Amino acid sequence: MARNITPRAEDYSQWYLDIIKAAELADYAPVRGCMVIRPTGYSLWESIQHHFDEAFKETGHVNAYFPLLIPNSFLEKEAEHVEGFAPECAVVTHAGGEVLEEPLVVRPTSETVIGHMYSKWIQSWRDLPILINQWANVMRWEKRPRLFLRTSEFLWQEGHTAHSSREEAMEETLKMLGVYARIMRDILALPVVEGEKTEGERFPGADNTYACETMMSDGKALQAGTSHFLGQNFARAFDIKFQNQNGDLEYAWTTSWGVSTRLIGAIIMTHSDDDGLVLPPRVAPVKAAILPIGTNEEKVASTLLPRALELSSELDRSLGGRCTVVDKQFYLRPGDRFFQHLQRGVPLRVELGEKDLAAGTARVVRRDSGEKMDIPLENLASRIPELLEDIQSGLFNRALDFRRQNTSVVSTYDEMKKVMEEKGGFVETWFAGTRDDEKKIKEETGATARCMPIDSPEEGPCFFTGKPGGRKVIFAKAY
RNA sequence: CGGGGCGUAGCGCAGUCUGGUAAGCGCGCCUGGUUCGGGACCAGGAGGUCGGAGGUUCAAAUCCUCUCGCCCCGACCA
Repeated sequence: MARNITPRAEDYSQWYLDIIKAAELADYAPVRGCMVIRPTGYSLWESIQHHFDEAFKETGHVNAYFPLLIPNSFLEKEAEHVEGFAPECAVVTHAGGEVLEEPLVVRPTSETVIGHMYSKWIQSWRDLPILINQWANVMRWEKRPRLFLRTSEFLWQEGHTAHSSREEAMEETLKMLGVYARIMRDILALPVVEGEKTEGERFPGADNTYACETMMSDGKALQAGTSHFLGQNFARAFDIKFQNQNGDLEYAWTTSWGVSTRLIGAIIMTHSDDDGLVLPPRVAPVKAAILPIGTNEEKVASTLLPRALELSSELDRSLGGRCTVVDKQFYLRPGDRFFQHLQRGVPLRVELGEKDLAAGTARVVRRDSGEKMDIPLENLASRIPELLEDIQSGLFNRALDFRRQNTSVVSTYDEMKKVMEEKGGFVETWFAGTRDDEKKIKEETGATARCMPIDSPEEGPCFFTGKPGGRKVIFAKAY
């Protein structure tokens, strides 16, 4: 039992913060709402970045970088956009010792600058599509920050594409939603629901927003990624026009999509336990920690350490990349070293002691189950990858089971209220209500419409209004 | 921004109501030793002027005013 972590059942949000602290993922910065991502946390982010970036490249996207500062007037060009973001914008009014003629907004997102640039770059249908992504920081001044889930500055990736037809842009929007869902499931072991957002939850300036919704281990929903179909809204605002094959001028169709460091929060709240962080092997920067254990310095130096280093590089080769570490903290007692890796969520711990070597085995311990096994040295290189895959699928299945067990299907508002009061989790139902209805539901139950699952196109009677033609909707309390 | 709580050593806290050698405890850290396969033990140390500013007083961590910040709950969000 970890003595530095509040049990999850006792205080969920304290548990979450304790995990972050114990795993040394992040720390509070001197400026409220900002966080320092510590090396352990940043390496996790790099791993996440790596998997997403690779997928973006595979789908033909290229990376670029647009500036942090945006002329205030840009924000104002799209009415809904400015309305949505103005309240949370940080604005630079002074620079170079003078008051600026036009205030500069620290980007809360980059549709506007990118739209401005696209209008310069796009003239012909031959220039389309433009498929650009950028990895960047953005700032949205938050009233209630929480590490990784909501910080005033956060790191993310924003894809911005422009297309010559509505169909192609819509296809792109859904394609990237699918890419997100795939990586979240396969790599981050997060069971996600792909869905369309209701009007009230839409991105400011978008015609339509899609999202990957995931359930945390307290039953609350977390929006883990969004993909927006922007229609021609930004094209009109920024004059992104192209000449089509008939010689006519048309506005382009644009999309944008993003995932952020919030994913780290999702991973923590989906997989971790009362002992600390638990990481799915495929996204874990360190997949196995190898610990030579012994007090006889000579023996450690002559046999244990070399064997550990050898195993480490062998595993790095077979697993691809530098993903194992050899723990050389001999000044710590074994228990302290165990706990360190445990709390950082390292999927496997491989203990290599004198007793093990004498027996020709290594003691391997799983982070997810705590199971210990003695594996013959010659089998390690093949067994460890298998174990990692087993942990990976186990974590996903456990999370999926949890979501299923905490998803209730209801057909009346009374039922829904009862579920939200007694059980929480996701509520699945038919809904044909208005924005005001959503508001009322939120006021009375605390739950919001998370999304309309895209794999449930059928319609049914609205649980709230009784009207026919309701779409399948998931309601839940959300982060 | 509204409601609630809190700022004393790196962390967690006691002391504040009833001003006056109480700046103290636990963990952590440093040194030495014994230990060493799930968070050790003994001994000896280093470290804070009590969030900040002003005020009351012979005297303030303790009382008053202002201020900054943090945490939790609500309205808003990747």
